[in-house]
Parts: sequence; C-alpha cells; structure tokens
Amino acid sequence: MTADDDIPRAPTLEDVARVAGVSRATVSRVVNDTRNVDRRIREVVQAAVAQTGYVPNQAARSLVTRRTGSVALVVSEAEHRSFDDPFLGRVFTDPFFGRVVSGIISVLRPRAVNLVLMLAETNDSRSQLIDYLRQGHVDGVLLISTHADDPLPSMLIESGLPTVLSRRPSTPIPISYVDVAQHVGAGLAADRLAERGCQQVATISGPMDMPASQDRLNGFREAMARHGHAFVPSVEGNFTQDSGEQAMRELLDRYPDIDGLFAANDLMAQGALLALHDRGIAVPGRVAVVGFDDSSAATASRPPLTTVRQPIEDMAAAMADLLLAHIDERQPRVTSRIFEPTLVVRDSA
Amino acid sequence: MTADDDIPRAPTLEDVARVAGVSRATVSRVVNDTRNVDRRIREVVQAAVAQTGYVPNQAARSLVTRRTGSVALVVSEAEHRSFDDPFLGRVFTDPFFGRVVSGIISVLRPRAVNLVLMLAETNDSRSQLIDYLRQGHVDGVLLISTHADDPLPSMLIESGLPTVLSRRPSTPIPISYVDVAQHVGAGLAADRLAERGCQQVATISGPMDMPASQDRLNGFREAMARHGHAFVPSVEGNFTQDSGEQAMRELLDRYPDIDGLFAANDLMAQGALLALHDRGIAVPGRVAVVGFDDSSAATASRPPLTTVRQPIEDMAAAMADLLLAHIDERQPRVTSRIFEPTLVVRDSA
DNA sequence: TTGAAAGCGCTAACAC
DNA sequence: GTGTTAGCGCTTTCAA
Repeated sequence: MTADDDIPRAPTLEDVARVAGVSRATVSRVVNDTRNVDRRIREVVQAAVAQTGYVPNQAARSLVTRRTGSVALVVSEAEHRSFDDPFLGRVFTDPFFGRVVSGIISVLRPRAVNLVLMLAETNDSRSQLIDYLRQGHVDGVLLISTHADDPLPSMLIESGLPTVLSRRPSTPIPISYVDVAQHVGAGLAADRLAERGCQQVATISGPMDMPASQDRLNGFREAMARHGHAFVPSVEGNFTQDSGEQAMRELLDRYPDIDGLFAANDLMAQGALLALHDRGIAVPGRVAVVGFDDSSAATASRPPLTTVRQPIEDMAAAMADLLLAHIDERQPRVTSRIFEPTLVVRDSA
Repeated sequence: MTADDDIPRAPTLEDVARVAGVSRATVSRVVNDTRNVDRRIREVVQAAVAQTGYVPNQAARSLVTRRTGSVALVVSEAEHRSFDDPFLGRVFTDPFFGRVVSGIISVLRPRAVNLVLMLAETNDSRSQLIDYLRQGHVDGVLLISTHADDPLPSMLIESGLPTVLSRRPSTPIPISYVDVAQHVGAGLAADRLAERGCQQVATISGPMDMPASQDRLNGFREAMARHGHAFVPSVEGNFTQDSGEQAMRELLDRYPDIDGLFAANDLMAQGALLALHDRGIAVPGRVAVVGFDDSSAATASRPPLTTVRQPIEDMAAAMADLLLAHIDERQPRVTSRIFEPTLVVRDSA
C-alpha cells in the first residue's frame, strides 16, 4: 500500500469528460448551466458527473472568473482590546448581531453567495484583514464598524473592493451605507416620555465617538426641548448592560427626582432596570424607561421595555442587496438607504 | 477613456519580477519567506513588491498548493425552521457562542488561518453547505451541532474533510471531538444542592435529543441518588430563557414544595428565576437554583447564579488545535479531549 | 452545438 | 542561490 492509494485525487472536469465521451468545454457548459447544449448530451454529462462524484474546484474557477461567490461580514472594533477582553462576547452576545446575520443571509442564500465572518479588533488584525480581502478571497465587504475613528472604511475604499457600511460613516467619505433615521427614533422616545407627563428626564447615551450615539442624544434633546424641557442630563454608556446599570446609578445619585429615562439601546435600558430594581424604584410607576432597538432584551427584561424599533433584518438585507448590486456594476454609485424607526409600546413607559 | 483604463489589472508575480529584475520563482520565494534567497536580492524584491502594491492571488495559490488557509465554523440546527424563526437570534444571542468564537480565533489568528462562518438550519442549506465545503473553500471544519440526528457529521466524514465536533456525537462515529465531562458537572450541581439541605429537588433539562442534555440529566439524577434522593422530577426545555421560565412554572404547579433546582444551562436558569420572582418565591431563600455554563447570563441575573463552569474558550481553542493538527497530518487519528467542569458559587445556591 | 487551445497566477521540481 | 518549466483545474474565445 502506497500513499497514493490513500489519497485519491478528486475527479476533475477532465475525468468527467472522459467518462461522458465529450470535451472539457462541454462538461463545463453543463455544469454551469449554459444554454446551447444538446439535451441528450447534457443528460449523459450529468450522469457522468453523478458517477464520478465531481465537484468543481473553486480555486480553479475563481482564477479564471475572478469571482469567489463569497462576501465578507466584517465586525470592526476599537483598538486597545485583547482576547481576555469581552469584545467577542459583547459583539455576539448583542441580540442585534443575530438579526443582522439573519437579514444578510436571507438575501445571500437564494443567490448562492456565501458569508465569511471576519473580526478586526486590533490594528494588527485590521491590516491582516485588509491583506486577506485584497487577496481576492471575497467579492465584497459588509462592514459593521463600532467606533468613529475606524480606519477600515477608508482602507476598503482604497482597496477598491465593493463595500457597504451598516451606518453612516463618522466622516464624510464616498462609501455606500444603510442606516436608520436616528433623530426620528430618539424623537419617538422623547414624545412618549413627554406624553406620560415626565418632568425630570435623563438619558444614557452610547459611546460618543459613534455617530449613532451622537444622533440619538441630539435627537432626544432636540425633541425634549420642543416639549419645553430645556435640560436633559446624560451619562455615557458603552451599549452593554453593565454600563447601563452603572450609568443609572450615577444618574440616580445626581438627580434623585428622575421620572423618565431614555437609554440609547435596550441592553443599557435593561441594566438601568436592574439598578432601579435594586433601589426599590418602581418602573414605570416612579420612573418610565424607553429603550432603543427592540431587541430580545426588550421582552426578556422586567418589565418588558417600551422601545424604538429599527427594522434590523430589513436593513441588513438592504446592505446585502446594495453590495450585490455594487459587485455586479463596474462603477458603482455611492448610495445610502435610510429606514424609518417605530415605537413599540410595552410596560416600561 | 476606455473600460481598460478604469479597471487596471492587479499586479502579478510577473510584474514584480520584471520590476525587480529577477524570475517569478525568486519573487515567490521571497513572498513566501522561503530560505535560500540572497539577502540583497530579497531586499530588491521586497522593494518591488512595495512599489507595485503586489498582493498574492489566493485562487492561483490554492490551485497549486491545495490549501486555502481557511477553516469553517459550521453551526447546524434541526430542520423545521424558517427565516422568521429566531434560530439565528438564538444561536448568536447565546452568550456561549461569542466565547466559542473567541477561543477559536485565539489559536487560528497566530497561525494566520481564517474563519469562515457557515450556517445550516435547513436540509437545503445543509447540502448546499456540503457542496461548498467539497469545492475546497476551506481546509477543515469545526462543527457545532445542536441536535442529535444531524446528518452533517456523517456527511463530513464521507467528504473526507478534516472535522472536529464541539460535542460527543450522538451516535458513535469515527470523528474527533472536544467535550466537557457532563456527568461530573451535573454531579457538582447535585452536591451543592444536597449540601444546602434541599429536600425536594427538580431539574430543567435541555432538549433530550442532545447527548449533552441526556448526560446532564442522568448525571444529576445519579448524583442525587447517591445523596439519597430517589426521585428527581424534570421538565424538558430547549436552552432558551423562555423555555426555562415556562418549565419552572410547570414544575411549580406540579411540585409546589420544590426547594432546589438544577437548570441544564444558565439561560434557562435565568428564565426560572423570572418565574420564581413572578410568584414571589425567594431565591435562594425558598428555592436554591444552580445553572450550567457560567455564561454572562449567570452574572446578569438577579440573584447572580451559582453555576457549573465549563472552560468554553479553552475547549474551543482545543477544537481549533485538533483541527489544525488533523489538517497537517495525512491520516489523522480520531481523537477526543474532555475538559473538567468546576462549580462557581454565587448567590442563587 | 461542440471541440481545441489559450491562458488565469502561482508553486515546486528540476536544472544550472 | 536562482532561473526554467510544467502544470494545478477551470472558463472562454475561436473555429469547425
């Protein structure tokens, strides 16, 4: 027994052609479902494919077509993190993420395009990532970037790879993106709190280096101002439950009379609920709470959260659509698609 | 202006060789860091690479090396799900998942191996997946399979692709896997509850078509029996918080005197806590609760959970190690690695 | 409608 | 230590 016996070569087009008694070109046409192949020959070839167990070699195919049939989903996060750091936990644990993937897959799968998940949480991994992408592993990139001064969007533009962002970039650069009307969403939360007659409203914002956080904070303050509330104190969180809990405590210490809260996402709202609960403050009795996202955290918390819903799946699907379009065009036009949020009323406000 | 001007060809080895005034082979040697290249020539070539902005074409490289430098992380789930179904949400939301990815990346990244995330939640997507894998997109696969009669493990064996499972397969087949000593973990929970003097202990199990669920249930019952408790009622959940909440209600209705609970994972324990809270039952005062996983849910819940910790990151890293080893060997030996769980004591028991 | 043949860009013998 | 050369398996003109 020799090594050659143990590792049989996978069948190639050539093998199938030999079995079917036709040329490689014809087999290729059948496999790729090109028209202009005689029905009878097609059938013979298909039988030969089945018999040999032929599967096309993707590398060979990409080499000539210059297409891989895959796109990357890149999740990028600020430097200064390590593996011990809960970065990955935070990203994947965020109920947000599953819905994004779900929306993307729903448009990719029918078109037989695959999703490659890539993470970039250090500068090292970021340049490694760019190298990987430039090597032609994927046809395009969907980028979820979680902080403002992320160099990745610009790097991707430079690389020439079709790219779509999940949010408006923090600085104006020529790149397509999908977003929700953040101001409008924050306004919805403000209106709800004002309607309930809240007099002392505060907010827990997201990290202020993210455009989404800025927009939600500004949008909320502007809307409260329209309701006559000139001053809305805020504490900055980082979108985790822990940070929400801590921020709520801080707010309570400084403004004991708070009777309304807007948290920039559901996870922080959930944390706030915990802090409120620990101090024996009734929700919505003494403090009304509104979240943002309508994630699974909204229904899991006690009481269930009134929250601003963004159509995450639809937005993610739009990202994928946009990317696929960009890949097919030669000179894609930079495009934005903005979705409208809605208010979902539950028990917390 | 012609189309040719707009889409300049990416530089190839040939281009670099011309600029550096050497042969393609030499450039290849430099790029791949092969020894036996004169220091001075190496520098000239590196300069040429920088000047041309050369990046190796992965397809061409794979075609000859028969290596892709990527491995797949496949998450497989039972049929009968659709996109509206929270499958994706469930998988990614599970705090467990982020830690798995984190552990895997920690060994893949230093070896410059990439992770391709793939989902298989319908039979269609399962065969599509196998096709994709057989096309040589990846060098091996890490499989996280969430139900018993999953055909994927066998399909993968058949495909000849190096594969490592995250759990012992439900039927004995020749495939490598990593697991935690489930019996031991469940025994730890039982010991804790028995030590506290619980007299009427119940358990919420995972889906009974999963070996892990079976092992935890059996292990728990055996250990309780050793403490003299002949009968331990159980209700089946599906590892979600909701199912835990519901199961707890059911248990309470049928056995009002319950004073100890073992939930087969933290998420269900958290749900149980909610149900207990809703009925005004104090934890751990009237009912002591032990979870399993030591996920972030354990610290997020009120009270924080006493729970069985599995070293998820280490286990995931071991999976990646094992897979890389399999990829390097020609005839890998089927291997198992079992990790020891520990008890983490917090407030709930 | 089918076949012949020319590469796609790279690595790896094998010479020199 | 370096260059020459033969493919890897596939798609795609171009002829027939």
